[in-house]
Amino acid sequence: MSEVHLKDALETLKSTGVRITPQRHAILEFMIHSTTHPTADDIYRALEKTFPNMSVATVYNNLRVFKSAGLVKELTYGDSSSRFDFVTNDHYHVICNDCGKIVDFHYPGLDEVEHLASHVTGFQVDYHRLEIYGTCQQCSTKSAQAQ
Amino acid sequence: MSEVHLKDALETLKSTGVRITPQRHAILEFMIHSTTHPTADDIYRALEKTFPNMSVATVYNNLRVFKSAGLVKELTYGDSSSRFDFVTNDHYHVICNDCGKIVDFHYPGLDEVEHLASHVTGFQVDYHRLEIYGTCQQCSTKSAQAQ
DNA sequence: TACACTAATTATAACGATTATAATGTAAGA
DNA sequence: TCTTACATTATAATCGTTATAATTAGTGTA
Repeated sequence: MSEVHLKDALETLKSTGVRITPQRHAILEFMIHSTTHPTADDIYRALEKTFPNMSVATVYNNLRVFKSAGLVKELTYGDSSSRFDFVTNDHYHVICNDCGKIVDFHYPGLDEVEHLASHVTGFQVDYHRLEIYGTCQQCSTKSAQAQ
Repeated sequence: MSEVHLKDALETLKSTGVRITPQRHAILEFMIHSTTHPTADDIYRALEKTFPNMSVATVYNNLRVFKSAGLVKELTYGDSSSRFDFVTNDHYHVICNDCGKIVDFHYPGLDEVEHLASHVTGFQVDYHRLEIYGTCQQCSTKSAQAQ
């Protein structure tokens, strides 16, 4: 399955005239296999064994390339750095306020909200973004034990 | 109405043992009357006529104080700096991808989503966040004229 | 395969938002 | 009024991200 994603992603890039470099290949591969939602620095550090000379700028540059190709989404939460998410099918995120863990959560699209928003505000609505915040099981039990 | 908000806010602060300084008063007042969703720098620049010696740090410090008192919400979108929103009643935001304008949008709370998320992920869910993105009327007509 | 052209990478500096620090000022109760 | 703790100020530091310029390396073509 993730092999398919990688192939598809490479196809998409090729078709938009973007060169497939080893770094790009590795970044994509890492993001697809990653179950977390890594920051640019996470990616950089994960790949510095394989690419000792790779620059952070390369990571940022390519994340931007992937974003504009629609392969990757940028997630900006309260914390200092952005997180990046390989786009598979649409899903939302549930985020732990204690440890920052992000869990994917599937839910039928909220088309109704978009329609109403468009109607009320006069905007031409393109998409929406929804996140759910709380405490994950580990952190819940941990804080319960601490008492 | 906004007078009531200000009074309530000051009450809330007092009750948590936070001193009411002229700077805090002014920041709160500005945020309540502001229809936009200002950045820390917006606030700083708006008040530098009245408080020529005020430091940016004061703005940030107090926004943090207000946040922890539940008076203010921090909004982090893709762009570089956070925006701050005086909390009145719950609403969502519709954001223009062209000019960055933010319009408030009321919609009955999506309790169902929270419940489902809690059930599926095992999280103890506290709240959620929803934003709708698109193009506002002005920007739509502007780009239509440009063609 | 070799060449040439252009894009990608690297190293580094710059930038900008936010936070930390230390010194000074000030509100409020004894 | 005096004292104490909290706020503010000015400034430096931090950190994520972006810009720049030089070097390197894909890719289409001969």
